[in-house]
Amino acid sequence: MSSERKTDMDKAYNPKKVEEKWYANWMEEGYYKASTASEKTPYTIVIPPPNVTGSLHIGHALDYTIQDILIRYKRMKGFDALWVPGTDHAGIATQMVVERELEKEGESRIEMGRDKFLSRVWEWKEESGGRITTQLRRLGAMPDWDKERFTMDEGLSQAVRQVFVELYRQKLIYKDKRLVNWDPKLRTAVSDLEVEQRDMRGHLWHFKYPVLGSKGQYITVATTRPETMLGDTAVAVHPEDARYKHLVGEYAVLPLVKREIPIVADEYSDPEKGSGAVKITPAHDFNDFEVGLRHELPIINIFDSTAHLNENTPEAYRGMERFEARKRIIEDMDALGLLVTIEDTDHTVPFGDRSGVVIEPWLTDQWYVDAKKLAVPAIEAVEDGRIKFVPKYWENTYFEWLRNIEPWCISRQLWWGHQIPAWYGPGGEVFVALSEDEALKLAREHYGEDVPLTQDSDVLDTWFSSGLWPFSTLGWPEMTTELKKYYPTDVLVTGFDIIFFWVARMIMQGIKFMDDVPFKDVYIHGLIRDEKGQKMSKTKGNVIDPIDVIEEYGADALRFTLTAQCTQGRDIKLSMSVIQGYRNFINKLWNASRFLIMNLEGYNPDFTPSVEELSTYDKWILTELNRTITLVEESFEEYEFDKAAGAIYQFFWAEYCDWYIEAVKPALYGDDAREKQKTRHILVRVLTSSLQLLHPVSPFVTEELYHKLREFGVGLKGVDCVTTKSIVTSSFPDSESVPVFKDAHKEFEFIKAIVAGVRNLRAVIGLHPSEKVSMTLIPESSGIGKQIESNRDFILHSASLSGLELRYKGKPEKAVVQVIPGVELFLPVEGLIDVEKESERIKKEIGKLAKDLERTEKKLGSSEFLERAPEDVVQKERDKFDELSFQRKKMEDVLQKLNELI
RNA sequence: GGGCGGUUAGCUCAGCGGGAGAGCGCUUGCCUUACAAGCAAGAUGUCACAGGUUCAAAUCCUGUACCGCCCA
Repeated sequence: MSSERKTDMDKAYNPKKVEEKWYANWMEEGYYKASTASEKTPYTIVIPPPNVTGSLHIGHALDYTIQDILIRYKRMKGFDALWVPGTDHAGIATQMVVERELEKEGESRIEMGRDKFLSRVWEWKEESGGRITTQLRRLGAMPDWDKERFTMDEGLSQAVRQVFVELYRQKLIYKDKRLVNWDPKLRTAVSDLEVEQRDMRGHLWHFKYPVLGSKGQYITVATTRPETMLGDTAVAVHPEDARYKHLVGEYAVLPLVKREIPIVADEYSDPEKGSGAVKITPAHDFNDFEVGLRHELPIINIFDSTAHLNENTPEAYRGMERFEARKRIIEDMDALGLLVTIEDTDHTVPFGDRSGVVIEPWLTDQWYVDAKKLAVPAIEAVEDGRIKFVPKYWENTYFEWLRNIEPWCISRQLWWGHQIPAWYGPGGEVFVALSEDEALKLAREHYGEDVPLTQDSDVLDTWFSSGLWPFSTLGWPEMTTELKKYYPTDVLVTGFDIIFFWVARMIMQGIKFMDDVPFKDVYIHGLIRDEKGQKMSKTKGNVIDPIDVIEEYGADALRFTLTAQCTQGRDIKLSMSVIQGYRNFINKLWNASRFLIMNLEGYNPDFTPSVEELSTYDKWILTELNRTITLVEESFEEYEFDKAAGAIYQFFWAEYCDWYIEAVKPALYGDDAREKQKTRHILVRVLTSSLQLLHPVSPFVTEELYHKLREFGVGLKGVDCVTTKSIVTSSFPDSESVPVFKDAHKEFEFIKAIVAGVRNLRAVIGLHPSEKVSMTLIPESSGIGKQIESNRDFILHSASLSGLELRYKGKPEKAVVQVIPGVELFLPVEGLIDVEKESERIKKEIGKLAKDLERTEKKLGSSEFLERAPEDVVQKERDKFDELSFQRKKMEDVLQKLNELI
């Protein structure tokens, strides 16, 4: 039986063997569930819904790991922890994916028609849309799968319609004809946020436009977009510009088109730039549009929806693509002698972030949200602290954007999405309603008879629906028990890149429709970059695929790495070697547990040692555990994930493994049964607490190890104080229940220093690790001697000594010496000492001591320091002085002795 | 142009008023029966620069340089 158990554990941790098993078990047991029936305090997170077309990338892995940590931690702390999962329908992206599929089959969306196309998209969604949520399981993320939502669910669609109608009735949504960012590849409007401004090297073409009725007189304009001249309806000059003053009010004749266009004075024109005169194309430039409005200029659209020149341009150019047209126009202007010069220039060019093509400002009818009005309470919520950003400085970004917010264009010329609940009657009369029936009713009232209606063919921006996510997922517009219990949610965890897109909009909509903020904290984490600090991208080939990492190192190692690297306000530079390092930590955990299990035969779970039985190092490790629990807890609460991971790592490896387990080995191998029992108790207690501390970060290995321990009767209590079957439902370690022993802690730190000192001396003389020698120690006082005496066995074992002599007088000859505060260590040397080498080493140590001592002396010599510095600081400095002086004096004695030998 | 962040060991980063730290890497020695994915010992820094505040500055303030991001 016992040999079976021992061989049960592999020499190295193998994540593949356990991850799938435990995830399935958790699902079966339903640990992921939150419940409105629970009396526990709710703790809620809604997932930032990933794109339904997406697959898990490393950024998701970070985002979801953090949320999973918080949820698992809070569950262990006794909260009714709810994490709502789901995906969004990603209008453009999804439509593109399906259209590409159709293309391969030689079909097209247009030929299929809307209904057929949409059922095809749904088909695709059912088949392939679940990929990312499957991958989430691989990561160990455990949201409440029973509550999974999709932005196109019936319920969420109802929420979208409700919000649209409500905002429309309050005149916060309206239809308007304005210039929009038009994507000529996707043939839809996109919002400002979906446009990427890229700095480009380009040209300024200087064109001469003849002035009407003045032979040979020209006005020169400069432009970066020559093709738009076909839509020019004015030339603008600065009102103060002396060069052009006389031309204001005159007309220019637009070359190639022969249109007569006015020369107007407008401050928009910058006399310093180009020629000082600008061509005005109100239909294809946002600034020109404004100028056009001021001067009541005609707006001539020259592009069709694919940015080819339309019927409003001279026949020679019609049907041309915009960049081809640019070339032709430059040639033609040159041929006419109207091209003055070409200047190099830096400018920014708008690109569609999805299509990658140049965005065309285009005049269309679109639906807008009056974001300015909704922004006001959203700004207040952060100003007055109802919502807190972590790190705080992101609030500036949030304020900056909301205070300068533009109307939000929400209509998209797509088929996949929430079709706008607006119907048009004869004469274009619009009826906005929750359903077609309702719209028909409104129409009947308006017309006095039944009329046929046509629904607006556009759909809403995907962010419009994800803006409702924190309450639509909980059942709104129904006032469900979920909604009542879990709204507002506790924290939103996301990257800074969607503060505008999403965070701000959720806050606006949440306050508007729930009359309360959607979440209390917004935790913004950094971006994951490659090891050189570059953004990961497929084209660069520097992508780290989390699934690959999980395959190779396990989900726990990946999660621990992301957690340990997750410092506030900084991007994460990730490399495989770092992941490997943390994989080693997981393995260390495995092996320490393996060691324990190998020595657990006969463990009595009901045994509890008395305080009197505890050794110095028992007390020391408990004290450290207490400190670590507090630190981990505080770190999780403050979203300082790197600190939590670091505290666990340090405690487990450098304290529990390196010192405590080593200290305890003689007892385990000895034959004092009660001593063994006591040791096993502390070993188990500290190990299980460590597993629990780590569980939110690395759920699989900790669960696996807990179950291994359970075979020996080890049991953890749940929040209900009943022994749990799973670490998932165990109660997070409570620092209050772990005693602190200050004196014992200090004592053991001193003993550790002795051991380190001895090991150092062994290395100095190149003693083989297996070679045991006897040593002499000279303590400063008998009190210190007593401390050493009571830890004799530990020192002998840890420093591989065969004997330990304590002396108060007379120093051994022929020995190498080390001085630590309170004690001198003498390691005898067989044969001759290399005097020169040894005195070099001593001199170096004295040098270090002298440097520290000098600084301390200087401080203590300053009356200002003594007067103004707090008492404890002064005292600390005095203690330091004594300590350093002692060490230096002893080392100097040693040096003098050495010199006498020469 | 406006705003934000960064600059600490070879690399990645903690520390943010009182003795310069960790992980990885490096050097040396060890297959010591939990772990070589390990153990032990070690080396390594004008804390970007210049001023200032303070008894005391990597840490606070001001400015400069460089890197990165966001907005226009």
